[in-house]
Amino acid sequence: MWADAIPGRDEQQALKRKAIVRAAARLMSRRGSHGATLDDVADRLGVSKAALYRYVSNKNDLILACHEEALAIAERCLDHGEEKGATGLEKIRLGLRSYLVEMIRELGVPALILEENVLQGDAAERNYANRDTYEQRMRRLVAEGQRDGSIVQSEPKIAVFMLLGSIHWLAKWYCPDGDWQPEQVADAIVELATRALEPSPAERLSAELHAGAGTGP
Amino acid sequence: MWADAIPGRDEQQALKRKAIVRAAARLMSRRGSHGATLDDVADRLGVSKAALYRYVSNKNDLILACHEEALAIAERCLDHGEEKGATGLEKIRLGLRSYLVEMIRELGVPALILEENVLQGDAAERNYANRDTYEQRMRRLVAEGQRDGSIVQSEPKIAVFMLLGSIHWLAKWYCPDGDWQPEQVADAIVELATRALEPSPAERLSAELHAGAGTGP
DNA sequence: CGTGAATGTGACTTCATGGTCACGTGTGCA
DNA sequence: TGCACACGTGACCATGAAGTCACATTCACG
Repeated sequence: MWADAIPGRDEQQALKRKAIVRAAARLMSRRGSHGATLDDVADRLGVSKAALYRYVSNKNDLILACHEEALAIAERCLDHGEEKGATGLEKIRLGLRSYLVEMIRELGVPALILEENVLQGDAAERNYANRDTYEQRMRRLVAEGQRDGSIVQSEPKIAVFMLLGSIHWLAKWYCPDGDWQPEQVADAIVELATRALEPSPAERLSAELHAGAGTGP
Repeated sequence: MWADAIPGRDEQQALKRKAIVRAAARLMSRRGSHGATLDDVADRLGVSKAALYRYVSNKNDLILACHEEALAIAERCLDHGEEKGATGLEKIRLGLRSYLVEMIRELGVPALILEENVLQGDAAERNYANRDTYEQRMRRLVAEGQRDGSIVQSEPKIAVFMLLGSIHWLAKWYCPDGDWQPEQVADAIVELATRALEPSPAERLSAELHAGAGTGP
């Protein structure tokens, strides 16, 4: 019937939960996890707080869902970067750029990431695990870039922290209602931050020599 | 009691208030402004919560004081940078490096900065004003570096946001009990982040030409 | 000593907010 | 038609934390 154009009951549930998570993420981005109350989230969706509990077991669960949504976006964008980019540096650039744009579009601004310490119990550990796998993936990309000569030699951990810091700090200053467009600002930030990873000509030369000069012209 | 912060008699009040601010800053750095309760702060100092109210009018006031302390450190470190550094880039490097070191030493880790949105009323505006003057000072240094050729041409606002993001993100991952020493990690982060501002040899050359080549050998 | 100001305390109030529950309503299905 | 179930609601409870207050204690000083 209806050629499956009408979402089923359980699909509706999933959609509603997603709407809750999105609304919550937006609010928390602005006011922080503590500052955004469940009443706020409910109001934003035009329902009562009690209704939320049909789709979310508690606030911790909701916050965790927000973080997982954000990290899912990040991973998806890294997929894109790894697919399209040639060098380690390019993959990182593409991945971070689309991450920022998507983040601004979908969740307002990625301020959730700024305060993950509010999670308690299992949720906290699960979230740390998620974040760690993402960071490790980033580090592997840095190492790849160091091998292919697109990234300067340095401690990958530090490099990744530096990049993520530059990116997420956006939450502190970017105003979605301002003049700057998401793509524009994402470009500018990512371009500048990843400049830090670019090897100088001299460094690139020595890297090529060290690699056997097999890739030179 | 009072964690051994009681020399003079008349200055006692000021010192005690300072001790409160420091303790609060440390706790808030770890657990966030909301997560750190006044009871926690009092416990840490070995007094009761009620005693705090002799030196602090309310929690907002306390949070504001923490931010002002942090910004005061930042300004002081920029003074140092401006005094010792020759170029715009050097001033920024020195300023940020000592800021990070001092911050880790004094206030644990500068996580307060991550959540200034919790301030309410006058305190919020005053804090934003403080922060703005600091950021403007940083921007002026970037512009100076662009004039003297030590910093690549780019939007100073973006550059400053990128730097501050890299720096403050430290709060997310640096563990004071870990292996890395404050100076070591401050050096690494600042060195890498400011690399992004360095002009490439070609850019430097064109900058010198544009400036009339008056400073070349 | 004696006195008043300063300081610290425990016990209290107040309030915001997370979380629960019994109930009314609409909807799909036999 | 009527049943069962999902859904949403307003009213409610529990709790943690901010903030207050009367009182005890200590200290400077005449």
